[in-house]
Amino acid sequence: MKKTAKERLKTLIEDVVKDDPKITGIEEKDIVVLPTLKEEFGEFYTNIAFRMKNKFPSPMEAAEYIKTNILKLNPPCIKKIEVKNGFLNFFLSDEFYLKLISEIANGNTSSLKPPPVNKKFLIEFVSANPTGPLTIAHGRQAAFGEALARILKYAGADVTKEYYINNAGRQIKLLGESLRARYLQLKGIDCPIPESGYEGEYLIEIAKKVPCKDIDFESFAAENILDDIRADLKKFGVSFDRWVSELEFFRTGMVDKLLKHLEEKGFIYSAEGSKWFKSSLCGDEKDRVVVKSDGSYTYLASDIAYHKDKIERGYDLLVNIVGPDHHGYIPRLKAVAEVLGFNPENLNFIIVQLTTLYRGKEKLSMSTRKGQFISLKQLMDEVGPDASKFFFIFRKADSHLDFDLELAKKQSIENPIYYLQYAYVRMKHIIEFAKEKGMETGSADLSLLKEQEELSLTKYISKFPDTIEAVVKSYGIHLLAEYLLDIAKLFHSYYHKHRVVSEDKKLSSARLVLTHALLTVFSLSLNLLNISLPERM
RNA sequence: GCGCCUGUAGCUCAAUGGAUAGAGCAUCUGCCUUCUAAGCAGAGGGCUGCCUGUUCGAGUCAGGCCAGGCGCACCA
Repeated sequence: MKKTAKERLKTLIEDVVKDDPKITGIEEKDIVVLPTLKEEFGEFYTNIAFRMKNKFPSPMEAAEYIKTNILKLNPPCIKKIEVKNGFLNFFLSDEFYLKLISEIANGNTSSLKPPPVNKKFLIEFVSANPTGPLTIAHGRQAAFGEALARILKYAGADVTKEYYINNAGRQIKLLGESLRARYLQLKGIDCPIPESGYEGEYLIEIAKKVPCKDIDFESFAAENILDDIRADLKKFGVSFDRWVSELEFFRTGMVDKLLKHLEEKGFIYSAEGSKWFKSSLCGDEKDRVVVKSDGSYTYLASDIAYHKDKIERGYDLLVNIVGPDHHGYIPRLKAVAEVLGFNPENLNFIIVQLTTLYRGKEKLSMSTRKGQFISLKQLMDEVGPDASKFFFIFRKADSHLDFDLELAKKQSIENPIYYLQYAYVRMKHIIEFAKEKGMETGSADLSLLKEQEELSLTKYISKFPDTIEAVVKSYGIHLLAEYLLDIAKLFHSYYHKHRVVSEDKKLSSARLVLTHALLTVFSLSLNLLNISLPERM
C-alpha cells in the first residue's frame, strides 16, 4: 500500500527524532501531522516542537532544529518547511502534486487510499420494528449507516451490514391484535383496536390482503410490513448483508440457554417474581428485567442472545447506530458486552439525532399516534432519494437536523445537492466537449498548471485520503460531504476564471488532466456517500 | 429529580486540544458574444449561552450554572 503524503511526513519526523540524544520523551503518538486549514501554512503541519519544550529554550528553537535535520535528509516530496509560531509547516513539492494528478487522471487511484483499516466491523442499523412504515428518523440512520459502511470498506475494513428484526414480543402481539381488529372491521364486525395498539391506516391495507380468519395475524402483519420496509430501503439505495430475526433466537433455544448460563454465573437473579440482569455491576444505574413476572421475555433477553451471536462471529468492532430514544439502553448493552467477555469500548454506539421537517418556514409537527407523520417513502416521493440522503448526512449525526422540504426541492445554489451535481456535470461536459474537439491528454505537460486555482484544486485532491481517515476516526461522514462542497466551490470558481478547453492545445491538455482527476475524486466521493449523479442537468 | 444530545454570524451549520473561529443562505454591490448564469467575484456581519479551572495553547477537555430537544417501563 502506498503511503499518503501525511504518512511520509510522519515517517520523516520519526526518523529525525528517533535516535537524536537531544530529543527525548517523544513517543510515536506524540508525532502528529495534520492537514492545515489555510494555504499560508502549507499543506501539513506538526506541533511536535511544543512537546519538546523542556529540551529547548523555546518551541521556536526546537522547531528550527527539527527543520534543519529534516532538510538534511533532502526529502523529494518537500518543497519547503517554514517555522511559524512554533509550528512546522510543510509545503509539498510541485513534482509530488503533478505526479499525483497525472496518476489519478490515468486511472491509478492508489494515492487516494487512506492508511488501511485492517479491522472487522459489524454495523447494525435501522433495525426498525416491523410494526409500521419506516420514518424519516430511520431514513437518516439508514443513510448514515450505508455511507459509513461504504467509507470503512473503502478504507480497507471488512464490513458487515446487519438489520435486526424485532419480530417477537409485546409490540408484535399488539400489532397482530390490531390487524385482526382491522380484518374483522372490514368484515363488518365491530372490533376495536386494542389499547395502545396500532391505528395507522397501513394496517387496513394489509387487512384487505388477509385470506381468512385463521391465519397467524402477528406474522402476517410483520411479514407484510417488513416487505414494505425492504422495498423502501431498496429504493433508498440501502442494502444489508444480513437480516437477523429475533424470533430465531427464541426458536433455537439460544435465549433460554444463555439466560441459564448467565444465571449460573451469577449475572442473573430472581426477585419480585421476575428475573433480573445485573447490569449495575458494569456501569448501568440499575439492574434490568429479562424475564417478566408473567414469564415472558423483555427485549433485553433476546438482545443479549443477539450480541452473544455477534461476538461469537468474531468482529473487532461492533457499531450500533440508534436513535436518541435508545440512549438509555446503551449502558445495559455495554454491561452485556462486558459480561460476555467483549471489551465494551469496542461496542460503539452512534446516536443519530432526530430530524425536524420544515416546509419553508412552517415546522411540520409529527405525531405517529395521530397518523400525522411523514414516512421515508413519502419523503423520497417528494424530494427524491439523493436529496434526502444528502441532507441526512451533511450534518453531524449527533446534531439535530432541520430539513426543509422546499429547499431540498429547489434547483438553485441554495440547495447544496444541486450545487454538487452541477459541478459534476460541468466536469463531465468539459471532458466531452474536449473529446469532440479532438483534444488529447496523453502527453500533457502538467507544469503548465500554474494558476493559483489549479494549485489549490490539486492540493485539495491530495487531501482526499486525509478526509477519509478523519471520517474513519470520528465516524463523521459529514466531513466528506463538506470536503466535496469545498472542491465544488473551488471548481466553479476556476471554471469562471479560466477556460479549460481553449486554442492553446498544450495548456488545454494539462487542464483536462486536472479535470479528469477532479472528476475521479468527485465520482468516488459521491459513490461513498451513496449519492448518484445525473449525466446531464 | 436523573441521564444523553445541542447551544458558534440575522438563519442553517463546520472547525481531529493549535495559528487571525470558517462555509452556505439571507442582505448590499458588480459580472452572461465564451466549456451550461442551476454559476462567479466582492462587502458587511462574532464576548463560540454564562462562570471557574486544566494547558505553552480551549469553541473543543473538567467542574458548576442557564436555555432547548430527547429519554428515564416487567415497551422496543
